Amino acid sequence: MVIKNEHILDVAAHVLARRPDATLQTIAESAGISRTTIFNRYPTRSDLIEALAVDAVKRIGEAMKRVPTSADGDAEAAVLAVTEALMPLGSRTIFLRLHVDSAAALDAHWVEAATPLAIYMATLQASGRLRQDLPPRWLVASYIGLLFAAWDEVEAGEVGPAHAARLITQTWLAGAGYAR
Amino acid sequence: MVIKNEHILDVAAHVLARRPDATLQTIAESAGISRTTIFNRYPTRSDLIEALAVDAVKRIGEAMKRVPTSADGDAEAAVLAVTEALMPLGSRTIFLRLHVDSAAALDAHWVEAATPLAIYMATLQASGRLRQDLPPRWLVASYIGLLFAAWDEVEAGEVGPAHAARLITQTWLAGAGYAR
DNA sequence: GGCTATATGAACGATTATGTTAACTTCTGA
DNA sequence: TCAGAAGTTAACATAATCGTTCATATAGCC
Repeated sequence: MVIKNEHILDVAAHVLARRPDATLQTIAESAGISRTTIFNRYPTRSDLIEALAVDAVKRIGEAMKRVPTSADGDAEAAVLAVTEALMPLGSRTIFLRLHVDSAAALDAHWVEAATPLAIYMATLQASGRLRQDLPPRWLVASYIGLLFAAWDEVEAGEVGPAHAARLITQTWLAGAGYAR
Repeated sequence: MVIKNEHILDVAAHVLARRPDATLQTIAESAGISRTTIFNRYPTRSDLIEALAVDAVKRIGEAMKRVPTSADGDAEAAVLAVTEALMPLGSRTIFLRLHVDSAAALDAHWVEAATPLAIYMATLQASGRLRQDLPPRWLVASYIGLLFAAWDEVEAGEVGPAHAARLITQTWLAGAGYAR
């Protein structure tokens, strides 16, 4: 039986998302494989985590590339497009939140993952489609905060991905306050 | 030299917030005390984490109690009041995010901590001061998401607590979209 | 069928953190 | 000053995980 690295990464991301200190034994069992098989692919635990991070960053980059960066058009369509592109990446990205800072090397990956988003936000704000009085850094941070919140809700089975994307978009753009 | 439990908890929360798997040795060193002193107060590592969680929940409960729960008044004042009350608790609460689910027992504390907030939100929504079309669960989740994002920014020294509270309030209530 | 790559299982050493214990020192307060 | 409480150092036992090795089994492929 040939086991795909893809499968290992998938299970590992899922397990580590809820339990950052999960044993390789636990991960192997969850994947239905043996511990030594993991070591064959990823010589050390760090290598596995590193591979996960690199993969997550790659996926985010690809997803962002698929989003049309139109210079005009309304903000809602733009943000919804980004969100719908990022929404499916939750299960592969959530683990990063728990591992950032536990290894200095992951910090760099985290920043790298957030960069395309920061650029996109800057574009939106520069073209007047976002409030001018919020610091760019907060635009990114608040969006990511909502993104993680939504990913958590999806993981918990509380909402579907499509609905979650709309929730993020509405909340982030128009807020939770009563329509004015 | 008499060492206060308060001091231990303070340092532990701070260290564990950035490094959930930090050694008791590391925590002790950060607190400028010896490892055995920690064991004298908290027989096991779990006991320390548990004490931190209980303490955090207590503080959140107390903070929420201090917020006037007026049945009327505008939403912005209400949300700002809650946020200003919760803002200082970041350094004592951030660690929870990283430990939730790593021990099932902490899950309960987490839910307990979020309960007063959920009640408050429900009140605001019921009195028509929040959008009616967002699920109550998402109101809480999105707010907490922004809260953590702001706590992170404050910890990183990017903004002061007062400014962070305003950022959360504005973003959560009115969104980042251009004023309509 | 037989060859080859791949997965498994079991065993092992090394490392690391936890938790315990005891002897020693320092601070405090009567 | 003296007694006891509190903290420190050091050493030790225990347990868990990591990472390695190797013999065995098995799945895929010609």
